[in-house]
Amino acid sequence: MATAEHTAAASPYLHLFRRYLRQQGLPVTQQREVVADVVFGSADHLSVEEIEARLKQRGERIGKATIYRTMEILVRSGLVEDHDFGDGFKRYEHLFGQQPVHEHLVCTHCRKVVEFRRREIQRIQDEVAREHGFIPSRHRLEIYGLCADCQAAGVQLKYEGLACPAMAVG
Amino acid sequence: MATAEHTAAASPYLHLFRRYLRQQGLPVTQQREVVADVVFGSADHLSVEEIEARLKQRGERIGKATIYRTMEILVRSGLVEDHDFGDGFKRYEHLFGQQPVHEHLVCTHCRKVVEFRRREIQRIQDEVAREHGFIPSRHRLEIYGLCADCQAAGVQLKYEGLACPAMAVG
DNA sequence: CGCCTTCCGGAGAATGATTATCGTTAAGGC
DNA sequence: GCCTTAACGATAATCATTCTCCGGAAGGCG
Repeated sequence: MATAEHTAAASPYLHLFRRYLRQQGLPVTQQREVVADVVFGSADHLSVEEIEARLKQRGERIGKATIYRTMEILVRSGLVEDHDFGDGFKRYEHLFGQQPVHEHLVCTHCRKVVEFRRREIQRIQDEVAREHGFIPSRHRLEIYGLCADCQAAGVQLKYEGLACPAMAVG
Repeated sequence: MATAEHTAAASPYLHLFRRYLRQQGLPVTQQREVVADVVFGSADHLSVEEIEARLKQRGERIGKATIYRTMEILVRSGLVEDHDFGDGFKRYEHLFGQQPVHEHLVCTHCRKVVEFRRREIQRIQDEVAREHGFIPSRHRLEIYGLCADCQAAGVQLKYEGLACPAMAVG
């Protein structure tokens, strides 16, 4: 049952990656295709660790270094975006199937990530950049909080800082 | 000549940190005070490396581990915020002297950081969180681009990705 | 068809930021 | 001042990520 699943599961977007590789004069190798296919085939925000695990599930044994190298190319191609949600490692997501520009809502307890879109953010990016003489290239908005599931499970947000430090100094 | 310089440079906000330490039952040590004073005394977004360098300039020789431990406490206290602007390490800034809530504009070339405030961001945070059933705690908005100085210096933003990957898939 | 050059892939070492360990030493309460 | 406790500092450990090096596949060419 596990004959050549990586071809069976081929994402319809794989050809974009192949095009990019050729365009850049880079070899289209099997490893690069499989790694890209795993990323394209998931709606999650995957860590390298998780990508490696999914590759193993498919019976593919690809070195971590190759995964990192491929992710670098994927990000450069614009097909994939990397994120640091404060976990101590990066997460990757492809940019198909949802709004090309979107922001993230991260649960501070279970680390779940929800995407959302606010068109005004793009406008704010451009306005702020212009006001400061910057040429904007991209932005990153993350909202952290406690998700509904964690609330239902009784998790409490605890604030152990000063009551209102900013206020204290006028 | 280097008798007690750390007291000479004492920031007017240091007492807030002392208050926090006492409130938490943590000892108010000389090292913690000096580290906090360095951070409170700078308007920059300092890395641990830079904090260490400034301590050395003052003639203070404090171990990196202690700096990390103190930064952790400072962040927990709410007096300091940490950031990851994609440099591969964290940067810290105190929350005095400017808007308590503010966002960052980062130059992708020279890594300069400019702060700005948009009151609507706070509103968006609360609205989005409510829509998704989250209890919001904080957010993080970073806009990346090329600053005016780098533009004047002739630096070009180069995009080496696909022309419009998102468009290519509808 | 074999040779040569190039560069990928894989394994493991190296790096760099951050965190843990452990003996020594300073804080804070009495 | 004494005592308990926990911080400090140096160093080792950790963890994600990058580099190194070598065998090997891909493509050009006589």
